[in-house]
Amino acid sequence: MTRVLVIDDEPQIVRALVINLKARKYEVDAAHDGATALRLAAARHPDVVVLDLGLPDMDGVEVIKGLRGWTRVPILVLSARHSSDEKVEALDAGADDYVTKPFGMDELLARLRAAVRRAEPAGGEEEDVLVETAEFTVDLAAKKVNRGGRDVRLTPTEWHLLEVLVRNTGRLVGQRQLLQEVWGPSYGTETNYLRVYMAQLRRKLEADPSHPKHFITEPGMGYRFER
Amino acid sequence: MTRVLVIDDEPQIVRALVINLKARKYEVDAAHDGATALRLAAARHPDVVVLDLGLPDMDGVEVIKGLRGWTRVPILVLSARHSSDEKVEALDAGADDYVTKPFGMDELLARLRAAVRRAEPAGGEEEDVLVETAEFTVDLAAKKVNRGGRDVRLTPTEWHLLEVLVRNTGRLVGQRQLLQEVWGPSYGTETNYLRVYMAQLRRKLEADPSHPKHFITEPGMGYRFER
DNA sequence: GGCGGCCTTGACGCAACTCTGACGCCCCGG
DNA sequence: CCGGGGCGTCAGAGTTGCGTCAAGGCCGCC
Repeated sequence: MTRVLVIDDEPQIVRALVINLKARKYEVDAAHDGATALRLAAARHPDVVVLDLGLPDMDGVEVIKGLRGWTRVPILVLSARHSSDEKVEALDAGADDYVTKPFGMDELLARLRAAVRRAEPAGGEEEDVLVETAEFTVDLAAKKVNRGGRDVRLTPTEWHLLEVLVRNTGRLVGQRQLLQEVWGPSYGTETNYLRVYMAQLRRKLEADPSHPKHFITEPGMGYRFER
Repeated sequence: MTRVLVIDDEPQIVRALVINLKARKYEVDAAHDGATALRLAAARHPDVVVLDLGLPDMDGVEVIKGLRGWTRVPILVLSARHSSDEKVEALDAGADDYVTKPFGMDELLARLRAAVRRAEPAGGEEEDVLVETAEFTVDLAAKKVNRGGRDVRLTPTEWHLLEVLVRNTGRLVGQRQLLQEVWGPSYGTETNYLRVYMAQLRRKLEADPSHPKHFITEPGMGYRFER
């Protein structure tokens, strides 16, 4: 869940924000002065900060600098001042966005979403998914298989087949399903393909290919990958 | 140098932006319609995009989506519309910021700086900038390749290809992904480009180009850079 | 206007991969 | 005991993909 830190000294604004944010499943912390804000930020590590520049105890820009000293968390500034200088100062101090009051709640929430979105990790879906067995290691992200310290070369079909099986570790995958996922939807009965390529995989990955421990045949049904 | 792509069909606005940006040492490309914009973005790979929503040939939101299909480049939207719905739509389509016309040039530039700043690599200190192998060294920040004490000259395309591979060191990069990142989103099947340019890279960087140790071909799938 | 560098494109030989058929084995049921 | 279906193995044929070279076109620079 996304955590938001709201910093404002006007209770009605804080209330409006908190209600709207919670309704949209954000987790919300609130602070009414700069000192509390900096403490809360350090303690709670919010995913995004909404900061009103007009605080009782310190200048809003100082809060920005205080945060930027140690974090790149997105900061969305609220302010009653329309002056261009104020905006420039806040943005150059490290703010990510600047909204002038009165603001539309829809717009603020959209800007918040934008700020959170771009702070997300760069890789859309790449994470090093490692699957290990006693004999070998499969890296689904890098498309690599390592065995005894050496990379094993797999052909596209071999890799594809391995991937489907590994993604279903421990589960039985039917022959029809395997054929359709690897060779395409118009296949389904060519079980000889499976026999040939399973043999290749076993030869390349199993310690004893004729007595497989990981690539198990379920006669008449399909195959199963076990770690 | 930071490269900016300005997309607007009003000549006077484009002129004002171009003059101000160039005065501040930005490199500027300009497009006056959406189709040109998408083509230019693919060809020039700007560091930030300034986009006016009111274009003659297509909806601005479509331009945003077109860009977001393959790049996370910051997009700063300009618009004459103050409506909240428009802002929300643009931001949720993937825009990073939204400025209504008339706008203050100072503010726009500050927002531009903010957008560029947060797009910079996360690591405060330089880390992955230098990638070394036994034969050569790639400096991603300086865009330089050194081999045996001498700088190697690479053409723009060669460098781009190298950069994508090095940024994914150890990982397999699919041919479609390579083509789209280097040649633009409308490419995907021209694998002969890859063959030609991989050959160039190997000739310039590998000790034995016909038996590459670093630029590995994975037949039918893609290429992989190994240190 | 000529020149050089760079990008595109096509052709060709070769290696790798996929497909296919044949054969033998094992398990199970008749 | 015999027969059949499903599976594993092997090797050859056909196709695809890769590396290489060279020619042509485009653009910027001198």
